[in-house]
Amino acid sequence: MFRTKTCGELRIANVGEVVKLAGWVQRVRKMGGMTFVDMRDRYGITQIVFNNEIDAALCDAANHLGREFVIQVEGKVAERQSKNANIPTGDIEIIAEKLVVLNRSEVPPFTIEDNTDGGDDLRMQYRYLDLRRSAVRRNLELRHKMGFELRRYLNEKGFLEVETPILIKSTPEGARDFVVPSRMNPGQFYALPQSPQLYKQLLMVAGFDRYFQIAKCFRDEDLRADRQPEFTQIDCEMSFVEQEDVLQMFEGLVKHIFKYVRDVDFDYSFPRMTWADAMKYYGSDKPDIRFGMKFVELKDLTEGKNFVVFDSAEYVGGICAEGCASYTRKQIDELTEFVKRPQIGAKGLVWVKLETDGSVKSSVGKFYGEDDLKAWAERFGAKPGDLMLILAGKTMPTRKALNELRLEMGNRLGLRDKNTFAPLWVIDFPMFEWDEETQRFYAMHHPFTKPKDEDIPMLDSDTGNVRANAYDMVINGVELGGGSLRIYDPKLQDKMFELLGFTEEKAQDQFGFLMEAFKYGAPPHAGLAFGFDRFVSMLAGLDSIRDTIAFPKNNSGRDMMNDAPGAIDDAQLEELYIKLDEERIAALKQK
RNA sequence: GGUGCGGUAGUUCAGCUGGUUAGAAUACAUGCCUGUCACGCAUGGGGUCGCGAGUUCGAGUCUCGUCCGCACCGCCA
Repeated sequence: MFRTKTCGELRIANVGEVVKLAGWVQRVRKMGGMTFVDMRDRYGITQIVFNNEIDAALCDAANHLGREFVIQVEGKVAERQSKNANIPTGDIEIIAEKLVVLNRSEVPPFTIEDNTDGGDDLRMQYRYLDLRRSAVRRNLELRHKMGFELRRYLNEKGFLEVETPILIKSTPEGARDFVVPSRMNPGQFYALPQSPQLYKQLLMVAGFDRYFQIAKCFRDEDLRADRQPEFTQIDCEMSFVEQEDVLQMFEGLVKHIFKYVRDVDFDYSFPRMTWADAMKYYGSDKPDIRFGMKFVELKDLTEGKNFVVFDSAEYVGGICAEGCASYTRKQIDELTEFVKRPQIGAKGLVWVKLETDGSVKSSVGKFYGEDDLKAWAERFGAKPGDLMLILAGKTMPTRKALNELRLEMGNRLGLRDKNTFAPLWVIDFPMFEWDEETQRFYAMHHPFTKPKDEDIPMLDSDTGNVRANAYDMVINGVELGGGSLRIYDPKLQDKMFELLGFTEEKAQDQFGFLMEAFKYGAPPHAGLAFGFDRFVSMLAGLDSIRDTIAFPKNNSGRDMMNDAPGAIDDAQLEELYIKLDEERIAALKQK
């Protein structure tokens, strides 16, 4: 037997036991006559003592241990003379009687400690060492626990876990597909699923009623801190349900996970906000409602004073930052620079201070008198000492910029606490989104989403304003998941394809099997999917999803450990009937 | 495709207005030390300043190009 105990479980009650431990050398402290070795495994750290007076040869062997050596120690558990309150095993130590070096280690390129000295690239390059650190390991433990709890919840609710294929048919709608050549079908390709969408709908046709899957999904798009090319969704679908049933079921799931994983109890129903209101009051379809600072619109109060910027703007609106009237010129300049960054794109920033003595000051005081400014302040609900920040321009871009400004102010004022959770449902999304570039409508959610019944008559006449039975679960400004009621009427589905610019042949070619299935008694159904990686990172308090994934990809989609992707040899290419366009590849490299 | 920040010892970083032999901390090695737990003390080794051009008497420092990493915009139904 390699070990009788782990490095995390021995306590004062074990004193006197003879135990055998196996693990890694975290650190060796040589005191001359005696040597302490911190020994680590997945479960914790235990101190081993070697004493020159007891066994000089053994102590000498311990003095030659290096960091990350794999060792096995046998000895007696003893109470420490000086205890360490910082670790759970800090009351005891092992008086070594036997030491076996199971494997040596080179000096690792960074320290395997909570506060590592390693930078991100190094940690990714040696991810297997990084994973030894408790900080990273804890994230994966949390991920495991969440996976376990969500299976428990869904199982109790009668959901059946079904695996769907990874090699599927490419559909050019939506994100770019990852593609896999088929050797047995020369010139043809599989795609990796962006989501199991069509399969889960077919499972509903098959009568599977309540389905879920923790599904790997793939999208060949550029990465972000919260976006990986392969990621995991908690994919769910139900039959014979209305929107309310779905929201209740998955609100329950979110509550269950928060309760059993983070011990957070939500004793209220999650608020619901229409997409239109989310845009109007927060300038975002995923508002962070941990704090207020809702948008206030001022257009009607600003007209006719010859301030061209406001008069020519489609939208004038702002936020009220509590207690910020004391902001200096420099701080306001910073905010102005912030909103003028190309990523945000505002032209400028107007401010109004309601001073603590009740007077008003403003960057547009030349155009607006005290009465005007006070009327604005009243609409903002401003109190003395508050600062109002106002942007103007075209409605949607200005709202978007104001959203960024609101989040920035939230950060500055410390209103976005990672241990506070503010969930809500955003509902009634628009069905379609107009794309200027291709001059056509795209489905905002996806083409299988059922429009609101009352909006169906508008499908042709007022396409852009048709609302969908689509909903998103948003927590702290993060879109954790989303879904919709699905179309189960083949005629309505045909109509949808038509509006989305599909020819009948194209629709038939891509989704024919689904349309065919719908002819054989498709039940009303609906579903939703959560981004599992994001969910984990939120509960772990991380900004990036990378540390919730054991082996993530870097910014350019590479695995920094094994340097994938890589070239394949000519024989492999030949077998797949694939020829590389060397000229274009060379041109790209030269450029 | 675009914007910004970064690349100097194993690692994390400093290095000003171009100017002597490129530094600190930590890690590593050796020695001393019997209650440490970020042990302490002493000594030592360790550098393609990402790469390539250019400007200059002289480049870690300035310019251009390039590669790599990170964050963001576009993109992500």
